[in-house]
Amino acid sequence: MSKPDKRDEIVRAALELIAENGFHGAPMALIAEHANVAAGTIYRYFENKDVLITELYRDIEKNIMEALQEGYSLEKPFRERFLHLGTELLHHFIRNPLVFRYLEQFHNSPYGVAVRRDKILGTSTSDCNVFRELFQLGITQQILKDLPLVILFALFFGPVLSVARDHILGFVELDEALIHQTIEACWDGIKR
Amino acid sequence: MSKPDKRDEIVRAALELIAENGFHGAPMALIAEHANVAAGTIYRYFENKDVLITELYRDIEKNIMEALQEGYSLEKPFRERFLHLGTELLHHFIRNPLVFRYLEQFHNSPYGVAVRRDKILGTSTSDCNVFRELFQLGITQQILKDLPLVILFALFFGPVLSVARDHILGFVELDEALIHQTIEACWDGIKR
Amino acid sequence: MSKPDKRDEIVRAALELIAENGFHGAPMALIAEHANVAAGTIYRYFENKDVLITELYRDIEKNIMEALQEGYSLEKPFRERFLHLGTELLHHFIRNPLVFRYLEQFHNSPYGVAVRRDKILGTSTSDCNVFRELFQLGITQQILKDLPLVILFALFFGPVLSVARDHILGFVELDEALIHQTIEACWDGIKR
Amino acid sequence: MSKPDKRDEIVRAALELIAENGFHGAPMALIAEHANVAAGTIYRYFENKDVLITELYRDIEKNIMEALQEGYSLEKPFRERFLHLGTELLHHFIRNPLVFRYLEQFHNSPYGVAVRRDKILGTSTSDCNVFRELFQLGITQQILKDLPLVILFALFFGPVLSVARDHILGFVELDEALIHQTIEACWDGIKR
DNA sequence: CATGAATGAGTTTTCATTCAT
DNA sequence: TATGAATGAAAACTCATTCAT
Repeated sequence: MSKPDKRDEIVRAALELIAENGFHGAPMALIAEHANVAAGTIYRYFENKDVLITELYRDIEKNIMEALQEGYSLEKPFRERFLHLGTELLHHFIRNPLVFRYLEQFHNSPYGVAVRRDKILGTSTSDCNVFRELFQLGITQQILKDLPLVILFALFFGPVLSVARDHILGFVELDEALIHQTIEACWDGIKR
Repeated sequence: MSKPDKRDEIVRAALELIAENGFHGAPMALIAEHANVAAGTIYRYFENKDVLITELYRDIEKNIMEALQEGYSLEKPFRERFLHLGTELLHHFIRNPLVFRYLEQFHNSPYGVAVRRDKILGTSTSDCNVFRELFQLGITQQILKDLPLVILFALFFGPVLSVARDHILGFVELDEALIHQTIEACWDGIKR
Repeated sequence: MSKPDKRDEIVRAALELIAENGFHGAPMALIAEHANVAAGTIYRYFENKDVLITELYRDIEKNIMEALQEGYSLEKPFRERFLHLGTELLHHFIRNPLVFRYLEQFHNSPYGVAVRRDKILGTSTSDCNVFRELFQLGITQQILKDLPLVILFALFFGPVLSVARDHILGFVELDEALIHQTIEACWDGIKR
Repeated sequence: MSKPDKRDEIVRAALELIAENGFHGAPMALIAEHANVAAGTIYRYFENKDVLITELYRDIEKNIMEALQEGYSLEKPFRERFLHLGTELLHHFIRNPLVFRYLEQFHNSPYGVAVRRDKILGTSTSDCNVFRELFQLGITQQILKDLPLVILFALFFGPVLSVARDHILGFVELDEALIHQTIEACWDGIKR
């Protein structure tokens, strides 16, 4: 059990440092120190810094998608499904502020652009499928505005990420009511 | 006239390099080269790299605010004023992709957080006043949803920045119609 | 029989990697991998990398000397004995290019100097004795030029190693005729 | 005059350290220290370590060729020209032991092989032309043995480099007489 | 005996900043 | 004022060797 232990410690330390100080604020030596391992040890688990960063991203993404699946049912009406995804996403970010800030660092970086492209164009089999499927359905069924998927995504993710950031930075204190109102407002933005 | 000339060249070179390659991809020596000045010269105009970055940010912000003022009139009805600001902001980003990408780099960095705080809390006499005033008025007059300013901001800036990014990265081709529809959708999101 | 088995595998792997990539291109972990043993195992057979390198050298030298002995007879005339040693040495290098390249790596390194000293000064009981004895005899019997042993060695080994290298690197294709002519030319150089 | 000063110091330090300790025994930090400059300074003059190593090699080669040209005349008989080149080359190595040892390090390395190929195949316009021209002439005029150029080179350079090495390592003390005898012996080896 | 994860000193290279000219 | 050579701290990564299992 000591092997996954170290890998986990490294990942945790990397998440913490990168989330708080950005990629350049997280030198490998510091990550190692925070993980209580030697600098060289990191390279037993990750080929290089890029790989560490990318694998950490995938871990995070997987966790988010799992969180969103919970309680999500294709049986429920469209609007309810949308509200579920929105509130759960926001909840997840609020409960995991380090994860949120890590994602921001990641998306605003060379790594991020490629991933973003995949997600939007749907070329990857990646996670974002839940959203793409739902939004696509909404367009087809004329529940949502007849706009390019990218723009509907912007109208949803834009505000959600923005309020999450504001909450985490302490500019607003999101409670259940506010979360609900925010997601409802997003709904107003995208619904036909 | 040779002094401001150099300053301008430095700022221009910094904008270009930082927008395209991020802060890392813009070492002072390279900025100097692109500005056709010596490395040491930059330090006659800017105390250090941080100051250069911050001043460049202020320049950009000032330009944006000036662009928004044009054609903006307190006489026009509320909704029209909102649509004007939204479309003009989007236009500005589309016409100045380097500026937009610079802002993204800037906001996603230690510098960015402080500035954001000022803007949202309104502690600075900074630019965002046009928006704050308008949104505040909208709340008071019960035109906009009764939500914290921060959240209304998120519902507006979130989508606008998001579609601007997507356009600049080539994920969508924004024409006048799409721009209009996007801002209208934002309106749907914030209006009561 | 499993102990010597492993030792052999390690030595073989080291020969291969060092011959092809030099000492730098042969980290202990890689040698271990190629030998199908664990990294730590190497240290059961060799105190450290230097010892491994030196012992491998001795193995090689012993093999060469054995190859030279074959068909070598003190009965034969001097010139014939010389030609035999020369052609056999060249044959051996051509048939064992890895061995040759290893020797080159070895001689051009701190290890090499000490060994060379031993060989030339004859302080070690080492291999080169066949050559030293033969050449010494040639001087005494006034068959060879009256030059220091070192210089006669240079006139023989210099060309032989040089053509071997050129053949192995593909700069010339040595056939039996060329090999013979080369050794004859060496003979012309040293004979009185 | 301070610019070439530093470059020269760096080159001198590199020559010294590499000649004495090999490429890995000469870390950039140590070269910098021996040159009395900061580590970063080296990179103002040489893009990276490889470039430093290669440029140093070219400097050395140029010097050698200049030394060989001195007193060399196409008017003199073939044999005399050969003896001139041989003795001068040996003299040069004896007078510049660091240069000799540097060349040995260089030739026995990835860099070296490429250079060697050029020299032998004569694809480069490089220096070795004096030798190639002379030897080629000797073959044509039936003064030298009818052997591939590569092999004649081996019969000449092999012994010369070998005795130079032995002298520098202290295994033999070359005086004028010995130098002469050695080169004469080489002549015996290559002449028809 | 064998393993292979862990170590950490050591390597090359970058870059913001200074200062003599 | 302007220059740009020089600085040196800091970063990512490698690898011989050890030692608990």
